[in-house]
Amino acid sequence: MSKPRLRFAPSPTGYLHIGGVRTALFNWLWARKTGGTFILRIEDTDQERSTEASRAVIFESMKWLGIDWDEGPSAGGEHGPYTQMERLPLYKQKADELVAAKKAFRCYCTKAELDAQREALKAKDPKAQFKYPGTCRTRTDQPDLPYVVRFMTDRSGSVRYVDKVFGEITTPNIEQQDFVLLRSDGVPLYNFGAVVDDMMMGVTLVARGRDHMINTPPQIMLYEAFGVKPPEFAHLPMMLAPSGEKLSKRHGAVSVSEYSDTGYAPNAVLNYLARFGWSHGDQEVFSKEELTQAFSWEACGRGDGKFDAKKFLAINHEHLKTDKLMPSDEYATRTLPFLEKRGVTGTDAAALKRALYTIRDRATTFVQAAEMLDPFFREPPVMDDKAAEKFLVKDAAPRITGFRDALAKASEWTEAALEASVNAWLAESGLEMKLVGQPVRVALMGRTASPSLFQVLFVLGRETSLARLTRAAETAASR
RNA sequence: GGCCCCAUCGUCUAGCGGUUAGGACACCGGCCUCUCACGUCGGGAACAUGGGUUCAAUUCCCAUUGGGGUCACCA
Repeated sequence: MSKPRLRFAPSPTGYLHIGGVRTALFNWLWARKTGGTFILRIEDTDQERSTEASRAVIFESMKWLGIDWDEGPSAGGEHGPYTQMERLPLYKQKADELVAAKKAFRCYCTKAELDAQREALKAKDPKAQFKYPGTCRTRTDQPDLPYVVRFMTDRSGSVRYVDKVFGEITTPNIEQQDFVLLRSDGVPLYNFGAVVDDMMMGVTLVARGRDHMINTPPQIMLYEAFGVKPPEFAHLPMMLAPSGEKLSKRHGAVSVSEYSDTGYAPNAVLNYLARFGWSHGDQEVFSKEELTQAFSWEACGRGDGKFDAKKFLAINHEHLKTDKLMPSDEYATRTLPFLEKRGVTGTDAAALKRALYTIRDRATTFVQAAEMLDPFFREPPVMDDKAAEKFLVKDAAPRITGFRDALAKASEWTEAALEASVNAWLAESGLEMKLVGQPVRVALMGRTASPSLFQVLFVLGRETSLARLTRAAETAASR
């Protein structure tokens, strides 16, 4: 059997939705796992809503996520162009073929006429569903008027297919109507454009959201009309908002760019999305490689799910904590821009990398990492007024100084030596770390929460540490 | 409403006839502790309902209920 060919076909009508990414991901995973081909196709036939900007956003987001395409815009391929508005002659040609074969026909009914009929029917019976009455089916004249091309739907029998996740699906054809293939302006409608493209691009498996399930029977009819074997289909359960509604911006971050902006790791995004509607035993955390290894359609669930931002964050945290999932070089590189955005300049990824171990367990996002790392790289550190007021008090001055002097006496500037020296001083002066910790922390970092003090001291270095302590002791003494 | 689809803790899910129904997130406690975290230990928490099939149903079948999708010259 030849290698599978899969595709992701977004419409450039806004940001790249996290739900769309999930279907892209599943397609991509299967292509990568099987050594198949992953195609990116831009479905921009809705000229009202499609924009060049959102087309760019799709590329940018896909790139950030690391979902690469073998064929598509900029990648090229033998079946291009990969943007629907550049394929108009192809759709026209295919539509003409069907018309010539009497499997489609020109319909001169106007939208207004049809809408009126629909309204009239609704008025008579609110429950009735309007279907195109077949007005132009047998029409043989070809007036010089705008027309759409409609499919000559055989409304007897039913369409059956075996979905790779839902199993056997049967839909009675009586539900269908003579649906429109080509609009009067020559632009194809979704079902026609998708089928022509999938057919010509040799797509063997169409995986998409469950909201497209309804489109599958008419699409299969089209394949049959063309005498082409339909591809396999796999529908994915929907990702809903916590409320059970369709997930939208109303429910928080749903676009990929929001996750890159708030400091998520691309692979963590993939991990969360993959584990949504798919599972692999009890495993929750996956590297990208593990995902491609383990993925299968059989292990996909069928029930819709609700998006859980907290679990998403937790998965991201897990990735940031684990060096195998997020190597420190990459961590530093990804954090640097966030630090710069905070106004911390004059540092670099190498310096960041050396400080990373102090915060790796704690930061849940790169934004948070930058926030925690900030006082290491800003001179002087931002002083939290409330913290200073509470801990840099007169009584604390001698303790800060004592701590400072103990450090100065340390045999070497290592965490162990510093701690030993401080412990000796504590024992000798009868003080407890509990009483010294917070004033010193505020002195060093300007805030009440930080990594372990000895780690802080080590990363800061002798000179900076002693200077910050001296300065803080003076402040405290002057209160 | 018609058609299609779905149904295990609050959430994501494991389970593919016989289990004390497992894990993760979240939540609540304890421990650890120089702060905040991390970590660790423990806790509460689910098979929608009713019929079948079967020696035995969370698991198979059918209803009911509930949820979702979709009914365009949008995708």
